[in-house]
Amino acid sequence: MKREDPVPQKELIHRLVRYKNILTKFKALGLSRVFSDNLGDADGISAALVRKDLSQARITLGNKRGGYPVEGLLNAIDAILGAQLKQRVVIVGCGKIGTALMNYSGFATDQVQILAGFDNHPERINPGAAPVPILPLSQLADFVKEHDVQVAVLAVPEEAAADVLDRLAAAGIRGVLNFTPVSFKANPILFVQNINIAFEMENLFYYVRFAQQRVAEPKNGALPS
Amino acid sequence: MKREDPVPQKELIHRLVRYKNILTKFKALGLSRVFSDNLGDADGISAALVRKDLSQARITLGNKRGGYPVEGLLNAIDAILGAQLKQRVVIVGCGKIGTALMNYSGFATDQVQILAGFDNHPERINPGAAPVPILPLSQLADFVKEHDVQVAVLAVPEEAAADVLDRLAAAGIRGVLNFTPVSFKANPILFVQNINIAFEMENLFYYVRFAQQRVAEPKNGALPS
DNA sequence: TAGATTGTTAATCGATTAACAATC
DNA sequence: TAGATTGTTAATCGATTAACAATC
Repeated sequence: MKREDPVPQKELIHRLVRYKNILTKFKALGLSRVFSDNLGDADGISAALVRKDLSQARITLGNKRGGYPVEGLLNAIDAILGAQLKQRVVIVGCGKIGTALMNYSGFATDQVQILAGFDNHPERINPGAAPVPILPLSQLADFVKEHDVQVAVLAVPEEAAADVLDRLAAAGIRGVLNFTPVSFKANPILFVQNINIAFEMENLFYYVRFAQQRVAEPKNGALPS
Repeated sequence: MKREDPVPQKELIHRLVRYKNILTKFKALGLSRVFSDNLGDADGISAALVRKDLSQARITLGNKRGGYPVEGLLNAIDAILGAQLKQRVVIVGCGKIGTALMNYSGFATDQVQILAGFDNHPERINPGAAPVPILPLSQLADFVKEHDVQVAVLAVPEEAAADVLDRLAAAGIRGVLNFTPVSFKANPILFVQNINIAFEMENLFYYVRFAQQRVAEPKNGALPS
């Protein structure tokens, strides 16, 4: 009955990734040492939590007077997260969202490499397309195995989502960025990160509405009756 | 020092929205009554939490034997969240992501209405474009006021993000769906929902990598040393 | 009635924060 | 040295779950 928590310390890993990003910026700025205070401020959390996280991650590079070495911290975090090689990704479903992601410059292109798109619509298939060929879904499993792809973007229509997710898992994919409206649970074999844009939009409307109600009737504490 | 929690009971509101979506499906299936058990199963949480949430929201429609009326629950949740009229949205930044969202069919078009896009690139401006005109950023404030727009999608390049967010707030926007790589904090005046696709992708890589480490070295408990 | 389910109170759990001894 | 900052332990906080009396 207890809610599944597929990967332990999820928030800790998230924060380590953020620390890494912050430290990279500090390093680019020429800083060589930081205090837990600086990291906490940069991330909007308390210095105590930063120290606690580092301690839990078995990173004890701090000097009781001089803080932490930026470079050393980066290396230590990399060692835990796993230094990242170029990441190979396939995009499954080449409609509006899939195509936009295919051309999205926000993926630092030196880190993320989109190898191919897959789709079932014959008119979308284009194996010669550059830089990203679009192949029929039937070739997915072979392609994934041949190129040792571990991560996929799922951007198919709602009704196909569950089927295609099964195929991804069967093909050996380990992580999925899921843009379909269907939420899937992660499990130890296949990690799923759900990004439900329509749902976020819906939530946003409710927040705006809700905030206005609260302003209109500012008895604090519980929900408006 | 404490992390800002701009809107109280954030998770509760999220779950109420999910309950609403689940109940809508139940209703479409012809169900007239549900138990907390059914709702919990459908959402992957415990029945106790469902009852607690309803109780906290001051919704006490349950019958000790026959569960809750689907219709009544939907109405009660709508009353709290605020029944939704057609929502007017503008999209600021009409690059890859912005354009994709402009044409995204995932927004139930009868609920969400994208009124206009805004951009600074002269070659993108097209006030006659259908169904969504693309206007210069200089017209944003007037447009927002004239059409009483409360929600905006932010999809400008990273370096423009902070400036444009300020302009949105100044124009009277109350909620922002932020697709830029810069995370902004929500505040009581402007609620921000950050959707950082590149960051989610990065996290995904780390999870996959991390999960593999755990399989390779399955001493449970702490992080690999 | 007997059985099942709610609404609520108390217990548990986990995550964050505060505090502080150790020490650079 | 005196002052400042870490690493860690204890306290706090909030959210979830368990339990159960009320009762349909």
